[in-house]
Amino acid sequence: MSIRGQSISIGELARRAGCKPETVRYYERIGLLRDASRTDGGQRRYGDDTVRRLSFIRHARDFGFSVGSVRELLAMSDQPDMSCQEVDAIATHHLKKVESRLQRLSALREELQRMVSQCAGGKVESCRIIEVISDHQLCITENPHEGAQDLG
Amino acid sequence: MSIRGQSISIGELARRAGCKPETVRYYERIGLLRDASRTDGGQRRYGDDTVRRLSFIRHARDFGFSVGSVRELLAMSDQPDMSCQEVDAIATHHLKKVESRLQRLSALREELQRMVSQCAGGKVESCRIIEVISDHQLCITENPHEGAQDLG
DNA sequence: CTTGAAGCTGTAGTTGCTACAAGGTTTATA
DNA sequence: TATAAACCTTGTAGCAACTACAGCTTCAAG
Repeated sequence: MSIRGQSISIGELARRAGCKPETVRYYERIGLLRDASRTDGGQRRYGDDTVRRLSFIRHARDFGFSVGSVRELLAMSDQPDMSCQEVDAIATHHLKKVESRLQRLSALREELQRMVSQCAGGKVESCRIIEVISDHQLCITENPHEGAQDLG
Repeated sequence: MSIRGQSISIGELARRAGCKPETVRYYERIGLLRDASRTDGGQRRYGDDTVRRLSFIRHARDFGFSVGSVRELLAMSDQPDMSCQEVDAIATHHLKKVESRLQRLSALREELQRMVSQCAGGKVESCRIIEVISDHQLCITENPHEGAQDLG
């Protein structure tokens, strides 16, 4: 019962866009993807337009845009006549965030490098790593407790 | 009813370690902090040892160590006679992760910078930002879809 | 027509907190 | 000593952005 151009299953769609079927259903649930058309048996079927849309979403997410931002970007790209000022604003804002995170992360790297290089491999008692974590005085970094930013 | 050395309230403890009372209770619940002693009325009271322990936890979290890693580090620092090989392994592993994230993030920055600088401020139709997100061919970055890493 | 892969819904888990609500305790002041 | 403000208590629900079931149904190939 495949209507022309609506013949892609959820698994195939996911594969083409580089994600999982669960993610597709999730995006549908939160409204990033419109409700799919269904087979008589109730399975979702998609066309190439959705492949493109989902790829856009995944790509934007890979760039680190939040789902909220992706939603805005999608809404804008749905209106080609609009000025792209807002698009620029979102991207610039995101760039700023990336830059500040980058700074913080490289300070962190230095600190960790220093810790690891100073660990003499002796007893925990005298371990520089534990010491540095214990005592902020021993840090290079200036900004304490500005909040962890899920670095994994 | 303050036993000497157990006179710090949860709010005061949180303040000294740079977090919130909710976080302290959360750490107790997940076992990073031992159950506190209580006043007759049932309120938690702490000593300086807990201030130090909590500061260690917060500091390690600021460094980006996961709660799981913090747990291991704490267990090790509780046994000063142990060799610090494992401490070193955890820190080194973490350093690796930070470094790879750093790489990815700076590629991302370049891409965003390029996007933003190429946006002519016209219509969405011809917006470079949307185009670059839409079409991976236009990317500098080599690694597509390697998974978003919550960059905010 | 059978079989096995893939799809369906709904719910719960993940990480590391944060934010209530509805009450109880402590402490400072009058 | 009374009272009020500030703090504390538990329990539960929420955040982001998925991920992972369980228990069932449908699809497609042979």
